[in-house]
Amino acid sequence: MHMLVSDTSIETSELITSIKAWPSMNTQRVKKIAAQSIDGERRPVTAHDVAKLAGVSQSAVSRTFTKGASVSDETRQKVTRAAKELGYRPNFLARSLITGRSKIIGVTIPGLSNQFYSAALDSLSTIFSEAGYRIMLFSTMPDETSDPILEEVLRYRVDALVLVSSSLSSHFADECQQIGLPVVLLNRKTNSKIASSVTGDNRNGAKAIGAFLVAGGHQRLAYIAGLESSSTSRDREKGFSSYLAAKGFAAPMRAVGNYSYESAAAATRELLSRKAPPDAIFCANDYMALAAINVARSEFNLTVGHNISIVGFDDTELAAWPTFSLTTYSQPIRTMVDRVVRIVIDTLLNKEMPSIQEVVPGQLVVRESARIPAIGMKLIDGVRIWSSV
Amino acid sequence: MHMLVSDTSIETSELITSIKAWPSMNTQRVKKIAAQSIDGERRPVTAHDVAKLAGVSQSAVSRTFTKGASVSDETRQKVTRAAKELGYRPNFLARSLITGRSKIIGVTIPGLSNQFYSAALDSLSTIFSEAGYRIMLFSTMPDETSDPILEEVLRYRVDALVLVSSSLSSHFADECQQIGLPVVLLNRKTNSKIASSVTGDNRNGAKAIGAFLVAGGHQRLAYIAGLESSSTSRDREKGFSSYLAAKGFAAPMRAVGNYSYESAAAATRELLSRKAPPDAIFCANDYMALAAINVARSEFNLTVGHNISIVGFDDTELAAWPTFSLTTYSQPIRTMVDRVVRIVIDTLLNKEMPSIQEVVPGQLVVRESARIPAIGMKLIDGVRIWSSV
DNA sequence: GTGAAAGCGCTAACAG
DNA sequence: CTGTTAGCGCTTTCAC
Repeated sequence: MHMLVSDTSIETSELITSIKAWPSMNTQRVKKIAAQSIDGERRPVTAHDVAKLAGVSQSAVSRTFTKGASVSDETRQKVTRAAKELGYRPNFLARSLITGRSKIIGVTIPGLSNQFYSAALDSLSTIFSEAGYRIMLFSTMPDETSDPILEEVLRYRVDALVLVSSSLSSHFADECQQIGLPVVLLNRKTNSKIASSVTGDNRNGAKAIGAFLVAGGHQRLAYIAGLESSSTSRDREKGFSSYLAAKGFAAPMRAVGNYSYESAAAATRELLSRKAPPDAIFCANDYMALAAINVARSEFNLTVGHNISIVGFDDTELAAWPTFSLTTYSQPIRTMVDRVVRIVIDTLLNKEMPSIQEVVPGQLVVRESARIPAIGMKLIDGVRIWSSV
Repeated sequence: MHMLVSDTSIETSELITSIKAWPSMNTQRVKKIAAQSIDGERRPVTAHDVAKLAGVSQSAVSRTFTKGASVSDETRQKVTRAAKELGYRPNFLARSLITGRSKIIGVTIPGLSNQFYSAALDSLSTIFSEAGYRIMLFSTMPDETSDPILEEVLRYRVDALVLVSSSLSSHFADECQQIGLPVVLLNRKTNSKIASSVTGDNRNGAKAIGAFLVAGGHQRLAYIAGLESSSTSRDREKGFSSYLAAKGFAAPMRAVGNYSYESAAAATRELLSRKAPPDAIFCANDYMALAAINVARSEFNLTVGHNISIVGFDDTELAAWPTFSLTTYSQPIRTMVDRVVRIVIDTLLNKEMPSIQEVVPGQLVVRESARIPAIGMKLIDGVRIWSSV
């Protein structure tokens, strides 16, 4: 199909000549390269091509692009020049085949509507990128075993797996351990001793919120839970309820918001329609708290912070918007992601590292969505914080 | 370093025996496999291993995992069984080395704070995933030539590049064309004939907003621009201004919000502080419109929709929240992403396809953040739409 | 410091 | 349909 024509361009004939002069070059390859110039079917430029142009061995080219390899300045010069001229880019996929490291991190996230997730992804991308890793994104369904997706991830030979707000089946955990793949959960815990995890301080945060609401004189407390299957929501509920119990309060009312806007809105509706509605609602995360605020205002004509107190968890960007001014316990996402990256890299360097469960403390950021107690307020770095005592 | 010891486990000895029986197996490999069982340094299982266990050739294994290859049911059975037993997963990276297709799509996004971006990414991930592609994420700085990042992307041999809300340097466009890499811009246009693009209907949307505000009886109009360098913001401004000019209105006031929250808030502040402040502000996107609403309410005590009209562009999830109830021209992100994916796949199948610039129409979704004209309202599928006769 | 050669795990002709 | 063979583009001993 491909034919060598006589009136090829100058560059082409030069190429062919130089190739013919190359002893180890087989005819098949020559044809290919000739064909390239004829029908425009461009073959990506390889280290071989660069080597040829630079008049060095292919390994010299490789060394030039491999940090920590020893090449003379002269060779490096020649190679670099040739590479630029040809527009050469090392093929990372080929590299990873031999090094056994893809420099790719698999990240799963259950959608991005919740700002906490998008902020997490943003940080993950940025910080991993600084460390020389790229992120391959996998969307999952919330509250669903993502094993089939994870199965996919592994085929790409990711160097590590970061699961944001989703749990790890024990089956899959074993699988990962077997192949020596580091797994880190972000914003969710695991009882498997295989994966590491980084979470906010769910127990103490929820406890602080309980104390804050009690100190504010609230009488009828409620909790809007996230996904029942989520360790995060359970921990927050536990922290909240156990504090209340310890202080002699009745168990809080309860509704389930599943971490979704609609579901949380419905939960709020239900709570506020009761004969004795709550005077304070603690939502398992900011996203649901914002839904609650929307519903309380638009459907129940309540003035949030006066007739009703609403508190969230996360301190996402939206919480600080004046329109919401949400009081919430913060999860310092940037710090948390820093920890995740650190754990991943450490594990990659030292395979024998035990898994660790890290808890990153936050603070109760006070704004105006909930009545403010008379005492306990502090101003730290310009943000209003509350703490008991 | 590795030594063959005599008391290896049963599995190990069996393995070694079977390997020795394998003629083309070199001793190096035998040592490696033996070593694996000794020091626990697990070598990922390969098609070779599966072939051995199944008693077939390695290509038979490959074929069973390559769709469209012909394998007898019997062979497939044997292979599948062996693969499962060993926990075999084909190495996509190795595959792409030979097929020349990585099944990876590079996606760049300028941060995820703006919900439009996160929604776009979400859709991209979902829809590409359904088509068998994975997304590699690259965060970029807004309004910055992302060439260095793109340089990185190419090293991973992505099959295509999707740039969300960022422009393509002509230098890089050439580069991409040379290597035959499809590039699609989402939410931004390009004058280069190399890349394709999918955008909302910026001109007509902005025009409709102009008409809507005029019909609502507004007198002093203002525009808050996005990044000056963005085609999107320029097109919207042009549509807006030219409509006003055609109707004999003065040119709208103008401030720059750079698509960022803080910057848009500052722009709003500036506009509303003027001696003759605007009675209607059209913001180049929803994110800035929300900033404007926050500022108008909290700092100027205005009742949005009464004292002041604020209109956005995108119709993101937040726009529909009762607290904002933002009137905005919609960009059907799902449809837009569908188009992007379609273009990418078509181009991948047919390299000679010309680049195309697609415009996806939206509609003016009317809520309560702007005064509503006496005529022109329609109810379509439960949403309130406005259009000039 | 440098080139030759082996091979990472896989697919794709090619004979049978 | 099946096994054999030849690489995909790269890194890494190993001699020199």
